[in-house]
Amino acid sequence: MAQDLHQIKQGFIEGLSSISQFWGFPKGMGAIFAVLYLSAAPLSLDEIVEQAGLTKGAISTNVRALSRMGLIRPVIRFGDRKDYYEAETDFYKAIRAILKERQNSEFDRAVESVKLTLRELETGDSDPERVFMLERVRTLNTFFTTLDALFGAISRLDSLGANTIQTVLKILK
Amino acid sequence: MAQDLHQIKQGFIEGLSSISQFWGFPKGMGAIFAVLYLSAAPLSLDEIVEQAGLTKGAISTNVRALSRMGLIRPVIRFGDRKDYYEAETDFYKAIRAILKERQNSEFDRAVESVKLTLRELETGDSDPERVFMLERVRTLNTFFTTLDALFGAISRLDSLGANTIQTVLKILK
DNA sequence: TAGTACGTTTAGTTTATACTAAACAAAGTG
DNA sequence: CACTTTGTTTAGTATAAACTAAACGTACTA
Repeated sequence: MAQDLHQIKQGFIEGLSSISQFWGFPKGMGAIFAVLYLSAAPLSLDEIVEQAGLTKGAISTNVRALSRMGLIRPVIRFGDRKDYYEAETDFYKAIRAILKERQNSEFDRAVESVKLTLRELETGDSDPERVFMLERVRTLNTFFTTLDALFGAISRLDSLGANTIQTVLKILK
Repeated sequence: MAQDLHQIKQGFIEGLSSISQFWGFPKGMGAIFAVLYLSAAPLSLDEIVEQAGLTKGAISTNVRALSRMGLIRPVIRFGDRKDYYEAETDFYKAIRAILKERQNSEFDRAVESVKLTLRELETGDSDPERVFMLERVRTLNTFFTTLDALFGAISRLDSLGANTIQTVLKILK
C-alpha cells in the first residue's frame, strides 16, 4: 500500500535535514529548503513555519541565510505584504553561490594567516629548522592557492551543469 | 626584526585550527596536524601534547581520526613502545582519503533516504501533487548521483595533483 | 491614530560536542 | 610480581550554536 503524501514529505524533510547537518549547516536550513522544494507554489513565512516545525524566529533567520546562499529566492506579490519564497531548482547555480559565499568570511581569513606565516618565515636567518618549516608552509600555501583558484573558477562560471561534470569525470578517469 | 620560530609556529597552529573548524572538523585536529606538519621528525603522543596544548585524551582521539582520514600516518620504531606520527605531505592524496571517508557514514545514508523517498513516490496514483513532487525529487536525486560519481572518481584516482587541477581549470574556463 | 498583520531581534534554553581529568588496560622492566 | 611507561576509555565540564518564546519595530488599514 502506498504511503500518504504527508508521510513521504516528512521523510524527505528529515533526509535533507541530515544532509544539511552533515555539510555543516543548521538542520533547520535543510528542512526549510525541503519544504519549499516540494511546494509547487511559493510559500509565506507562516506556511513554512507550519510545515517545517520551527518557530518564526528560526525560519526568519534560516530563510535569510538560504536566500543569501542562493538556494531559495524571494517572490514578491503585489498587494500582499507577506514575503513568499520558492526553492532554486538549478543546483549547479546554487553550488556556485555557496562556494562564493564560503570564499569570503572565515576561510579567506584563515588562508590569509598561512600566507602571513609564510612571509614571516621568509624574513629570517638560515637556521635549518626555519628552512624546513619554510619549505613545508610554502607547499601548503601553494596547495591552498590552487584550491582557491579552483573554487574561484567554479563560482565564476556562467553555467555549470551535469555536462560539465561529465567532462571533468572523463579527465579524472 | 624577525619573530622567533616558536611564535611563528604558534600562529600557524592557530591558523590551521581555524581552517579545520571552518570545514566542520574539531579545532584540535587542525592544531595536531599543524604541529606534525612543522616537525621534521615523527613525534610521540606526549610530544604532540606538549606542542598542541591539549591533553593526552584529546590527542589520542584526534590522532586516530586524522590517521583514519589519511592526513597523518603512524611511524613504528623498533624497540620503542611509543607511537610516533608524521604528517602526510601529499595533500591531494589526503583529499581523496577524506572524500572516501565522507562517502561512507552519514552522507551515504542521507542520500539513500532521498532515493527512498523517490521510490515511495513512484509507487502511487497520479495525484497531481504527487506527480509534481516526484519530478522534483527525481531531479534532486540525479544531482546527488552525479556528485557521488564525481567524488567517487576523485577518490579512486591513483594520482591527483596540481597538474590535474590545472587541466580541470582550463575546462571550467 | 488606534489597531492589526507582518518580519526581525533579543534574551534565555536546549542540545551537541570537544575537551579535561582521572581511572583503566596493556605491556614492558626491575 | 610490583612498578613504570604508554595509550585508551569514561564521566563530567565547558562552550558554541541552534532554536524557542516573546518583545519589538514597521507599515498598512479602518
